Amino acid sequence: MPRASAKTDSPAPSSARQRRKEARPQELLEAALSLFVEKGFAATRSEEVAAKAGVSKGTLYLYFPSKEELFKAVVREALGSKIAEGNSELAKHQGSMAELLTWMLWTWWERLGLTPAGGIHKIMMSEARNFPELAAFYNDEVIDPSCALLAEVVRRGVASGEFREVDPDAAVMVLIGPMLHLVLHEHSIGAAGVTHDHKCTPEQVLSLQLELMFEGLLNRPRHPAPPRSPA
Amino acid sequence: MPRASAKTDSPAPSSARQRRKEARPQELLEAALSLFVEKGFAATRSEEVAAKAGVSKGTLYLYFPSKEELFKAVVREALGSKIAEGNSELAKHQGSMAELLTWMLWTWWERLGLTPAGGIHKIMMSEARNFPELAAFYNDEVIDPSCALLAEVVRRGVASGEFREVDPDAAVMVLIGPMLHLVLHEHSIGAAGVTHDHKCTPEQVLSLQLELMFEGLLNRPRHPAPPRSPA
DNA sequence: TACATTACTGACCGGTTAGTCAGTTAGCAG
DNA sequence: CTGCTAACTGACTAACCGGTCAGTAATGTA
Repeated sequence: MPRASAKTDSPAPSSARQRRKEARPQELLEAALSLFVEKGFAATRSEEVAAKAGVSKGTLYLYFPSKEELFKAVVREALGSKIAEGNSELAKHQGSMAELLTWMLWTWWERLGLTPAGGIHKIMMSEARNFPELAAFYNDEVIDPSCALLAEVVRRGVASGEFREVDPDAAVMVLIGPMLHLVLHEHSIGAAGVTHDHKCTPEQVLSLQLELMFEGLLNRPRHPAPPRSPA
Repeated sequence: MPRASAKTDSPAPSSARQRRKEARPQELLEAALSLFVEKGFAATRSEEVAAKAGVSKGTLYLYFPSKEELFKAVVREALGSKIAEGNSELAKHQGSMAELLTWMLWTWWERLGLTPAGGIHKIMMSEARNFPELAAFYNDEVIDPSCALLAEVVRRGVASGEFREVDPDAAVMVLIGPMLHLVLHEHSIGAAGVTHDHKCTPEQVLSLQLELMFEGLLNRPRHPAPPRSPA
């Protein structure tokens, strides 16, 4: 494939047309994210995505080889950097693991839970069984790294004696469960026309979740034994 | 199951053929439930449902006017009786609220969590936005009563001094969050072909959840007083 | 002007599926 | 057996949608 006229190989977008070409993927990804979150993956027509981005269907397929690849790109775009962000936070953090956990969960809620990005998790829950490849992708790229990150925080807390001896992987599930449940609810039943009397705000729940969790997680010597599992 | 002779106000179906006609709706609903749970509503072909029930597609449309009506019938059928079951437990329970909560959550997990009935929650999460009417129904008939029941348990625990002063509604969300998250995960990504190294079993998570929750929930005096939990 | 390249278009193709309906079969009465 | 009816069938229709590609328009070059 011949490069234009070897004059300027620097990728300076000079014309409006070329600037559009650079901006297209972003525009398409934004359109796709909002439509996927609103309608789900299977129910969103590729032509809708294109129309919302102001182009025709053919153009969409110039930038993304298939609808599935478009979805993967949306996920990478929306979540990819966030996990790396958390990992670097772990590296440079100096204080207690409880502080770090609190920061991570609150940040996750503010930057992902409340945004359309949070809807991606609901999409995956809904469509995983019909698109196993996407499920595997999401599992590898998002779930496993996220859980590994949080488990590492718990592990360090246990190692330093800050936390009691708990299984880090199980603790992670307990930590993220309420938040993910809240997000899923907001994006499904909460997003339907259901007039659910919000007896408590998500922030209240998250706050109580952290409070109760640390009460149970922190290593307080000579505390009374917890009630055992079922009879 | 064969309720042929039970009918008194209408002529009892005498032939095998007529008995089949009476059993057909049930058979179709059962087939539809398992397929909807497995694949979701939109992705389940009506011919599949018919085939699983041992009839042809045309027969399905003799009993249900549309796929959507079939879906509604499935949900109503599966939800029907399960609601009131838990309420009676609260009335007749004598022990501590911690015991009752533990029993309720474990029982919910064993009897609903991994059965097809638990999959209905996943269906509702997936399809709520496409069926606002069903979402409202599910919210009113299932979610609100369940939350109210658990909140009442927490409220009594707080009132008796067994639990610390927490907002009951927020506490309910913290309690059920991890379990619902587990159920949804098992029915979606966990059920896809994803080779997720199960670092911990759902039972481990639930056990830890209860343990940590009570550590944070129980009203422990400053002085090392003996807990009322069974040694 | 003429020509080349790049960005884009939208009609079209192939495959899928909800819903229909003319026709077939099972059971039964006379 | 003959005919009648209820239960059932599956080929068919109409609509939908992911993906393609021959063609068009905009821009640059000379």
